[in-house]
Amino acid sequence: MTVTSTQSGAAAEDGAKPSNMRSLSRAMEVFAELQRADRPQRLSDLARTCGMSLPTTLRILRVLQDFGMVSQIDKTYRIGPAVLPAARSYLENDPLVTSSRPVLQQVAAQTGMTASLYTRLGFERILVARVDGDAPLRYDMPLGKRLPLTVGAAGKILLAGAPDSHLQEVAQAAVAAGHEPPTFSLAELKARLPEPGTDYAYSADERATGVLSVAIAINRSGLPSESIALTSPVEAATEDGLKAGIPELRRAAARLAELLEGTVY
Amino acid sequence: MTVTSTQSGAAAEDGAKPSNMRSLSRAMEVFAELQRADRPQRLSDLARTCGMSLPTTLRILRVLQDFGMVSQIDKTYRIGPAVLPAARSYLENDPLVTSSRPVLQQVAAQTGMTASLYTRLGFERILVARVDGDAPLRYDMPLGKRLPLTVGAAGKILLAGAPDSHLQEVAQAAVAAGHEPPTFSLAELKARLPEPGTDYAYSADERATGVLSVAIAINRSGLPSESIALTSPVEAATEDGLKAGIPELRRAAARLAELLEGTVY
DNA sequence: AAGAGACTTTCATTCTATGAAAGCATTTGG
DNA sequence: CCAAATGCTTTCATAGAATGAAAGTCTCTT
Repeated sequence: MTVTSTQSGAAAEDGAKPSNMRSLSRAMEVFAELQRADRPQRLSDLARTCGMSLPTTLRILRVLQDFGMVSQIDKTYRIGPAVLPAARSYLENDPLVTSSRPVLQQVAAQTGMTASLYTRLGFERILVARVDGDAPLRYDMPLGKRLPLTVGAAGKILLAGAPDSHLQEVAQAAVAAGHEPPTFSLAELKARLPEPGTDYAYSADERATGVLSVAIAINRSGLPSESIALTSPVEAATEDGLKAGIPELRRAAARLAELLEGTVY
Repeated sequence: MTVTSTQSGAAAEDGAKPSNMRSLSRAMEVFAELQRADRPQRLSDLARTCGMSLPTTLRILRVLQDFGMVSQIDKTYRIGPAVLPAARSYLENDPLVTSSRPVLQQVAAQTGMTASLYTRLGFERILVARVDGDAPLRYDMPLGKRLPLTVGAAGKILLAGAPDSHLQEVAQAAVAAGHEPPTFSLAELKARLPEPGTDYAYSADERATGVLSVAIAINRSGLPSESIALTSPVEAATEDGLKAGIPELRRAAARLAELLEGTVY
């Protein structure tokens, strides 16, 4: 089985290659921008931010609106209701999500901790599935939350073994997205990543204070783009206690990889 | 405040007018088709179903994939993980969703029944928010579910007062989407709609057996595109009991309309 | 192993997407 | 209340993007 990722421009574009389907790419930029700015946007804002002319932006918005991907109130645009059925379709049909449910359930039951599945998207990761453990996490993190790759066990493990050039990009993107302070450097990132030869990542108080976490990547062909994590509030676990779950986590990752591999389409 | 809906082609297109942004529109068609067929689709399937050439379809898929809207495993395509952050953005920022929460909560508390908010999308409606009542509904219906306009109180009330020509389209779309039997006619639809002058719709065993429901439309300028419903399983309510909640429902609709009207952007 | 089917690339042509500029509308400031 | 400014929308000529035929490549089937 091969998971193809074209991986060219999910994040902020630089302008290197004049890629295909310009109007469609631009429409997706507008759509992404509407999410990034989590408040209604005016036409002129979007045109400026996305670097395109007013008429073009307007035309794009109109089409997206026709399909419910964007909704308009007065002069402001925002994400529209059509994304809900789409998300439902994803959650119900993607083998990553459906296959992970029982696996996460089992590892959560075995360890008593919260088990989460993340998938990489551009230079971020998003929470795709979660099964709560005995000790609830203080913060709520609904499905679909965008999180940095640079912070937190589940993010860092996805970067293990990546070449410096790529880490550099990731570091810059994390700054651009506001996940890291403006001075964040490649060296700082590498200092946090797991040692070479280590197949898990650990984090304490990294992304959220009072939260410990270990993560393992799902091994598909090529660079990993999914990871599963065990998470616990500090008051319910120690570093050692959490790391004791790593063998289970490892098994869960292997089981999930196997499930995905065996899926027939 | 004005809610603009361009309302041209959210559903299957006929081919009347040579609308703008062809490539973008076609991309949205592909995206919609991937949701409709809730199973992985091959390139050739999509090309055939959407009526476009293989190269074009492939190019569209590649761009959508770059942005995570589509994911590919082997030779099959499906909705991708990027829809999750988008859905989150919608649920957290759309005033319809955020304003409705307290309103639904109140009406659910007052009546003891499940309160739901639907919005119209093309020729269907989708569940956008729900607060459960005392008697849980037997079926689970997650957010984002696509439901027909022709069946169920919350659907029918959105069609009250619509001209026959529009009802005709709706009836045909319901058949095309598999919501209604192939013989479903305009006359059958009109027989179920609320009498002129009635501001609520009632349904019993219509969309789901064992479920009673009343609904009221949210009154924004122009034709309504949202409705709120009270729903209960038969064993927990009678028709009269449910209809006793109509005044509360009416008040809730008015309050929500007011909240939406007052939103400043 | 050979053939059939499906996917991908190339390329010349068409027509779509584009932005400048003008025309409206709406908001702001006097 | 009017004037000026700002923001939105439409029009239109042009560039170049999007398109599908056809050839090329890969993959699965028999």
